[in-house]
Amino acid sequence: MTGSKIRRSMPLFPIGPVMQLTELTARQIRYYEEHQLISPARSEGNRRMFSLNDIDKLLEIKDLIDQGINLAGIKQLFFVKNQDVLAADLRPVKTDRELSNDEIRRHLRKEIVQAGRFNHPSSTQGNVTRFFH
DNA sequence: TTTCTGACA
DNA sequence: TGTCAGCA
Repeated sequence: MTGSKIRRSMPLFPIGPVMQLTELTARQIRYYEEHQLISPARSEGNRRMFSLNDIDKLLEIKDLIDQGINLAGIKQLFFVKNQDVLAADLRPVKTDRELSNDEIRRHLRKEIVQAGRFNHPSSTQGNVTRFFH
């Protein structure tokens, strides 16, 4: 139903509760917004209002960060995910299947490994590859 | 009191 | 990322 989607994207609470729910700092949340990983609505005096969708997305980001994946990698994941959604919507009825999905994954892993090479805290490498198992 | 942007370490 | 300033 579209109703549920509307509710999930309804701006509900300010950054305070979101910080507690996600265990992320305001700094991090704002930083992720700068990088367009989330796009919370604004209200009143320019205050961010987060939807359940935003919360889920932030929790996803948090998991990825905990797994040692950097922002560049998370961006890639989100982009491909959106591409899949778009492809699904544009897919007429039952034409060819995911002829590019597999290819996208290969590029993705390659790019993320490269991104990981930039910041080498010396122990994140293993986590990065582990993500694709 | 809470959040916002910008900036420095 | 943390943290401080100066607003709204």
